Amino acid sequence: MKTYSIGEVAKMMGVTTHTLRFYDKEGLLPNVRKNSAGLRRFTEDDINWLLILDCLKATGLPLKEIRHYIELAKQGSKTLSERREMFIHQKERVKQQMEILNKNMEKIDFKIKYYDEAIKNGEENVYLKNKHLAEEKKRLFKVD
Amino acid sequence: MKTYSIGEVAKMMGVTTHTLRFYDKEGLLPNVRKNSAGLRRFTEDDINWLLILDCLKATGLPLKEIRHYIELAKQGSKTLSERREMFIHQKERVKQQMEILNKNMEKIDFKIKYYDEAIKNGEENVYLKNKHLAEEKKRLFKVD
DNA sequence: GCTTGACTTAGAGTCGACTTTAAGTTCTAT
DNA sequence: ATAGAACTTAAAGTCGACTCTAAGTCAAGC
Repeated sequence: MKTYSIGEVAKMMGVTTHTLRFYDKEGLLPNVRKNSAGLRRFTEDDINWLLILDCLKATGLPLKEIRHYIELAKQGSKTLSERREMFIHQKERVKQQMEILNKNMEKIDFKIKYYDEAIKNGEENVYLKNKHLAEEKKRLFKVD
Repeated sequence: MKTYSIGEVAKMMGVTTHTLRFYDKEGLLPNVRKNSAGLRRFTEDDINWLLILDCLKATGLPLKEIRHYIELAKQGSKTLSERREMFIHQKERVKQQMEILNKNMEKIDFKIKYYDEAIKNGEENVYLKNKHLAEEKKRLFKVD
């Protein structure tokens, strides 16, 4: 079976070899084997796992919860539903992140419109001249 | 004009008073005035700014770049287009974040389907039985 | 008048996720 | 055979964004 060196994998994943060794030390690379010379050899499965790890990290799961997930996986099929729950929960987190991102996008779009108007008028006092913007400001910038 | 104490604003914004003072110390609250007793009094405009600050933070702009934006704003209308550019750039960042989030959502959805199938079969060896999943795995988990 | 919460400066501590250093070993190409 | 890259380990250092402590003063509401 084809395997990859730590350097090759680092390049593939866009991280440094240091980071991969750090993950290994932290128990985040559960299956990576070492060859007779003590060098890590990564399989396709290891790389697949790194892609999941990346997904979990990118969606805000802390490394120690990722480690917990690994522990579950090691315990075999009796933890299948617990692992499923973890991904369901993560999906909810991602939905929330999307909502927040959409709201922030609206605010940023508003600010761009604001600056378009301000540049057109050569000054910042925009709300008196543009009632539409003033209304939008009210809608977007309020505290719950 | 109605003003708010640091404690009221902290509650509104869902942060601690420590954080607000930290922001002030770091030059991130440019207009907050203090009353005769030296207590901070936040205006509606200050709260509006905190909402923008929050938006910029949440979309990944570091505090020192936020400080830079404040510097620009202080320099008046000659920096209007530079400030507009900053928001245009931030909009691009947010678009990227959305793309990444969508891709990660697909991976998470895949994992949920994977676990649904594994639970149904009582074991993890799912790809032999479900060609559709095997195909989707190939599509979702590949390194560029 | 007492409790609660505000203020001040200055500095130390925390947390997560790396990142770098040091000192040594092994692989690959010429 | 030797240079230089890539590998090994353990441990210390960095960074951003808070978070808290200390030690003391001041003010508002009941």
